Amino acid sequence: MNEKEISLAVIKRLPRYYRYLGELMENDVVRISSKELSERMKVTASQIRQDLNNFGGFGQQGYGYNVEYLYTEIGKILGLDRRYNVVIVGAGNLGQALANYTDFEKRGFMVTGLFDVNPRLIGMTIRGIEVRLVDELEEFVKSHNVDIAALTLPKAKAPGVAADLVKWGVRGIWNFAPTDLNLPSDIVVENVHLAESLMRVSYNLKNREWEHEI
Amino acid sequence: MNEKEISLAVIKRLPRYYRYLGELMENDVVRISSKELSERMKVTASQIRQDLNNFGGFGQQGYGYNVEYLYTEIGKILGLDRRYNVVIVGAGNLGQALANYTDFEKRGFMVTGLFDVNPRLIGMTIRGIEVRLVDELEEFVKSHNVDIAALTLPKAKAPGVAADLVKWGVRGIWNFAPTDLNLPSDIVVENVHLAESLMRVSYNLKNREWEHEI
DNA sequence: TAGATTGTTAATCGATTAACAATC
DNA sequence: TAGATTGTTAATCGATTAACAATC
Repeated sequence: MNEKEISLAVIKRLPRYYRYLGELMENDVVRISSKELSERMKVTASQIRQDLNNFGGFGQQGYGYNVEYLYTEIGKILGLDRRYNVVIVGAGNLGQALANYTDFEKRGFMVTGLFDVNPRLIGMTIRGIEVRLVDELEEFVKSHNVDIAALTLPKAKAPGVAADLVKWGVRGIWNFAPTDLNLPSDIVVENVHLAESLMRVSYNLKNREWEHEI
Repeated sequence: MNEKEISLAVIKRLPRYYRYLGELMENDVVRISSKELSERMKVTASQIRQDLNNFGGFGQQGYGYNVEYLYTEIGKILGLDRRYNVVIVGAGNLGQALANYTDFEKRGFMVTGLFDVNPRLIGMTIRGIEVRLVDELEEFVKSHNVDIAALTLPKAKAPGVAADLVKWGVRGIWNFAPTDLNLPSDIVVENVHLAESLMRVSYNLKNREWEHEI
């Protein structure tokens, strides 16, 4: 079951393929060639074919790719053919925003718990999900088969909570706190560092002008 | 002024260096060698030295790097030595979350305007910033020297609003809508595609187990 | 001065692109 | 069948790592 290792670069591109194929489906496009997809996505056709062939031959010579089939297959590769129970730890603005984002449920990510340290928020509900005190997190995680925890809490608390969650059985951490979590290598950590993203904007604003001159 | 082109990989690492140096400063660490920093950050010392030397020689043989000096210099490289006016278009949960995030102001990103199409939100204030109707966006952008616009609105509206903003003079777009914006190459677009980030979690949850066996 | 560590060149590794034979 | 386009190998390009002379 462990063929060649798939590179991170490839994995990062898969969700974007998936998105484009979904849009093609919405527009009732039945087939597409790597060349046409490459033009829409502004990547090379070669890269698309190489990327897909890491996982199998999904196309047909002389025809191209069936959009719906490829969409489904990439969905399976991404693990979107099942459901995930997600808890959100930190029910501030960002935690609430994530809880309200219905697009995640469409992809199988079900928010089942919302936790906060602030007693004032307790009892409040977001899309039917009650905010619970973080004291109840252990009990909840152990009894609800939680796959993924989104950490939308202050930086100082993130590493401790993450370690606890892992101890209680959570294997995926979606970390929004501006810090690195040092967890065992079998735990999946995906960081969303918004401040760093914003710094890339300022860097590029400073350096974009002269790119004209090249 | 246009020396060698800096690779995207390097640029993406700069904010992380900046964060680690900031933490070292908080802990009153005065100097650090590339070797020690590499151990903390889990990258190679060679990469740190290569990355930094794209911008100049910030260290000293036999000594290492002065933490505060390097922090300041990387800050300058990232364009953090000035202020940026930011507007947020879309005052839903995510837009509100960004408006509330005080860390951005510490780095010089000042949220000066918050806009929405929903008349119910108008008049509401977040950290002193009043939510305005999106109809006022053109007038506001043209008169307030807006550097960056965060787009936290539905996918369908994002490309149109982005094109308008660019027309009105905004040069940096921080896009949270799950779509690609095709804008002129002198415009800085930084995408934060949360759904894609979450899909990488599910991909890795599916594929992480057997990495033990390697 | 001797020791430490940078700045930088050279070697290696990996990812992207190009090319084309296979085949639908 | 002829044309189109994949799957895949080979060539190129770029990024990372290793090595070491320069030098503080």
